[in-house]
Amino acid sequence: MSTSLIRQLRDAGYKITPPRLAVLEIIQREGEHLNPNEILAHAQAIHPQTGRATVYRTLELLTQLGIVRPIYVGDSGPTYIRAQGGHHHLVCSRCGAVIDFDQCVADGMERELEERFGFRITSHLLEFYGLCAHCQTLTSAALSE
Amino acid sequence: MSTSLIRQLRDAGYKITPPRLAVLEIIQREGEHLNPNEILAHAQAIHPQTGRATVYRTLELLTQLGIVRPIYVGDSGPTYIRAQGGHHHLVCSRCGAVIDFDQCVADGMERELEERFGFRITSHLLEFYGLCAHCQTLTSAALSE
DNA sequence: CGATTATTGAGATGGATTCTCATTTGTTCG
DNA sequence: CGAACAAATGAGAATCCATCTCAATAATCG
Ligand SMILES: [Mn+2]
Ligand SMILES: [Mn+2]
Ligand SMILES: [Zn+2]
Ligand SMILES: [Zn+2]
Repeated sequence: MSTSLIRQLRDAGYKITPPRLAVLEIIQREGEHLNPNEILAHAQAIHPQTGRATVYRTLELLTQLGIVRPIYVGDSGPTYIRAQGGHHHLVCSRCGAVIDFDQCVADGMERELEERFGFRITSHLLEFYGLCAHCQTLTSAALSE
Repeated sequence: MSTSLIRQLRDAGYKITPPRLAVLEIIQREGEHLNPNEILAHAQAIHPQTGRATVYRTLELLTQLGIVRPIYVGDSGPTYIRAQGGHHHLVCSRCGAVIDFDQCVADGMERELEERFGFRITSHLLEFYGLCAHCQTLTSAALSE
């Protein structure tokens, strides 16, 4: 379990507690797209007393520290991912299908944006919306009927 | 009020009703970042009987049709924007500040993604996360104390 | 170790979204 | 132009998720 994240927490003046360690651990190992409920369940596997409110509080804290961030795909509420590097989706607005892809040109923009707005950028999300191959056929069928 | 959107609704087999027209009208004219409550209020200015559930149903429908899409900024619930072209944010993970910016290289990727995945892309969202100028000073101050 | 605080967990509360169902309305077609 | 039909609506109930409250606990520091 990443010692540097723990140090980051401590250096920011926060206490190192079992629920926080559990959530951190889960984000590290499970990785992507877990919702607060799932995170709670996994956290309780590590530290059974973990309460729901604490998971929300921890996620908020880790978000503020730039360690995780929420991501919203479809209508199923927020989900959390590590806030580093890029995350890229192709989303079908009709059926909700989501495809992850990798190659991305957004990094090329970071330097300039940082200079222009004085930001320090650590991650990005790029999502394209449209119709997946399957839904295109449905839609054109409907039109030609 | 855009006749082509009305035609799009009708062609997809949906009825043209006052609440739907009202929501469409609002999205057209008010544009960006309205939440369901605000949309309800504006819709009722046009068609007073409009019910809350209908606004939610209409937003869902318009989302499926690729006319609008939800966008989540900060923790303040979903907000709706037109689903066309690009939308670009710089988000501070500490204080939540959001800056809109314009120039973007994502369009250049569309063609290739469409071919690779068989998608038909109509819009995109590009968000960079990090620390705004102000929060950078706070954080380094905390570290040096 | 004891003092000082931040943190926690349980449950209550609040707010937003969805559901239900009887009623109304748009559309189609004769 | 009326039916006739199915789709859509609105009011309120029900549900679900997130936040708040507060007394108890535990991390950190000297
Ligand atoms: Mn993903
Ligand atoms: Mn914006
Ligand atoms: Zn699809
Ligand atoms: Zn900031």
